[in-house]
Amino acid sequence: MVKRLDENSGDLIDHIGWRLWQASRGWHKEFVDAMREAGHEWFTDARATLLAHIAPHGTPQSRIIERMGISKQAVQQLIDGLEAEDILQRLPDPNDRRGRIVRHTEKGQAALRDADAIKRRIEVGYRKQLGKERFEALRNALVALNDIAPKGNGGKTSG
Amino acid sequence: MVKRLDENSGDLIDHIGWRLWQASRGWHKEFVDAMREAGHEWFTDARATLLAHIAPHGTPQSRIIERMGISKQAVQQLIDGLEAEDILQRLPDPNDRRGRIVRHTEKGQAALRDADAIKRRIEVGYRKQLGKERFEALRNALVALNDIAPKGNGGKTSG
DNA sequence: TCCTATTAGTCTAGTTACTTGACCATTATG
DNA sequence: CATAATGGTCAAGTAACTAGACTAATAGGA
Repeated sequence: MVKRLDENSGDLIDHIGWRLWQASRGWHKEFVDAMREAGHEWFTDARATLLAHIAPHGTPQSRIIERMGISKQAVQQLIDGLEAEDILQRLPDPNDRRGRIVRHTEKGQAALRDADAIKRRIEVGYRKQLGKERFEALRNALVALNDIAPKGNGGKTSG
Repeated sequence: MVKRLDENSGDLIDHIGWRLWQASRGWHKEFVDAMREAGHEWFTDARATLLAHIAPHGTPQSRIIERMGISKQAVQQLIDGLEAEDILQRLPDPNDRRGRIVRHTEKGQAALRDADAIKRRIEVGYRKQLGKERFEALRNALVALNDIAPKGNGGKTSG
């Protein structure tokens, strides 16, 4: 099934990492493009990823960091940006005076609804392209990988 | 099979895009880390991707651009960097005076050998984690996606 | 042959998506 | 109450892109 390329390149590129990269980029491009067409000009790749980690009633910043597997500073900057765009707001955590609860604003919630619809639409497209079984196999394998994979660093700093 | 998260977040994040992103990041992190440990300090994510597109006897720059699905400027900059590190060299294309053939230097070829070994090692690990069938299903689905997916822009400029 | 469009590549400038290090405030532990 | 761990911020830097404007060579006609 490996596509032979026309020239002298052989199957150098046919490794799983390349395929994953392409697939990830493709998905995000489709998603972001659709969101922008729907009027959410502020929408970008990383913001999409972050937004998916915020629950309807808000989520502590620390949890978002934990789950995304990137540095806390990266997460902070993303939230800063989305706060400036009036998509997210940071509220004090009643249980921990250090903490902040991150929550959608109204504008953010509207975007969230569109995002959900678009995500579903893309998934339907994928399902159609791959067939139900292959799609489920894909998801299944990815879930298995994610569950085992070494967690991202987390930006451990000084101290 | 969807993992319920402990708190109030539900399964917001369990969409295919997120899974793809995680998997892609995980793979690349593993790859780059291994290469650096093997003494290739100059190794990075995007460079890894690019390097995989260069055939043993060289590949025209234009083909690399075509295949990677990112802008020609991005590819150029990556090659610039690798040229400065003495990993790649640009030779004139005998068939087209506009063109350039991109080829590994000796140092580049040594790196390539290590890279191939590491890629195989990672793949073996994945195969072990997922089981043979699930791994093949994953690859299969990704190939199907990549073959259909809309090609990346290509940095069409003025004109 | 010239005329035009296309292709290959470069230079410049900007953005996005991260990372690291240093630091402060709060909470948790012995 | 000292100390460590956790939650967050500020500042600076790097990696991986994108877009626009431009030049040189080629390709396809009229």
